[in-house]
Amino acid sequence: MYEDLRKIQNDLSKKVSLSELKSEVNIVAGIDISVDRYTSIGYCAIILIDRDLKTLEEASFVDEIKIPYVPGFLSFRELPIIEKCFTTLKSKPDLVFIDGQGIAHPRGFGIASHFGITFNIPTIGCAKSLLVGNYKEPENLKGSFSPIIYQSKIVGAALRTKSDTKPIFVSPGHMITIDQSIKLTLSFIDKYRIPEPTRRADILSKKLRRFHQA
DNA sequence: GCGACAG
DNA sequence: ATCTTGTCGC
Repeated sequence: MYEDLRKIQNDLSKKVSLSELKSEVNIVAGIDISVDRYTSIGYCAIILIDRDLKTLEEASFVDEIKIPYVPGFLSFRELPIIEKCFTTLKSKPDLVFIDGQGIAHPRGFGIASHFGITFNIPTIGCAKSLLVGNYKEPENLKGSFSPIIYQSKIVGAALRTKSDTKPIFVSPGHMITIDQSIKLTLSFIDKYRIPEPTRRADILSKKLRRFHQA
């Protein structure tokens, strides 16, 4: 099944160019989840923002997380709650940032790719750490990046989004190239290491969890 | 067998 | 991912 989806994704990713995409990106989504380690209750948050980083809409969904985290199989754990949360949105985004990998994955199909295929939307995977591959440390300058190499292929980039800070790991999810992924990720960086869409989703998901615990 | 390992 | 104290820096 992975192979089928991967083929579809590869075909579709070639149909999008940067100039095309730029003009189409008006609403961007960020998705993140936090989980209560004792109750296994997951809190999914989705934030919609515009190009000026203004928040347009927020959505959330609470559900039990039944599947354990296994490296390489994050989708099985997190995609169900994400799907449920995503369908509650009033507006649909033109681009989605996901906490995790896109094609920088053992089977070239991380959660960002999986989500993109599911909803037929361009996605970018922005992970805080590496799953597979190797990279050389990028220059200590905001905007610097170096390729992530996996099985002799470039599958993404270690991107310095802030100086004196560890890079993040950007890889295409769906209908987007590596080059576009890097540029678009940088365009949604504010003052922090993590791009605003997923950063705000992260804050909201943790807020929800704390609220439910209290 | 050993180490590595998104969240 | 989550827990968790102090600490450094804007």
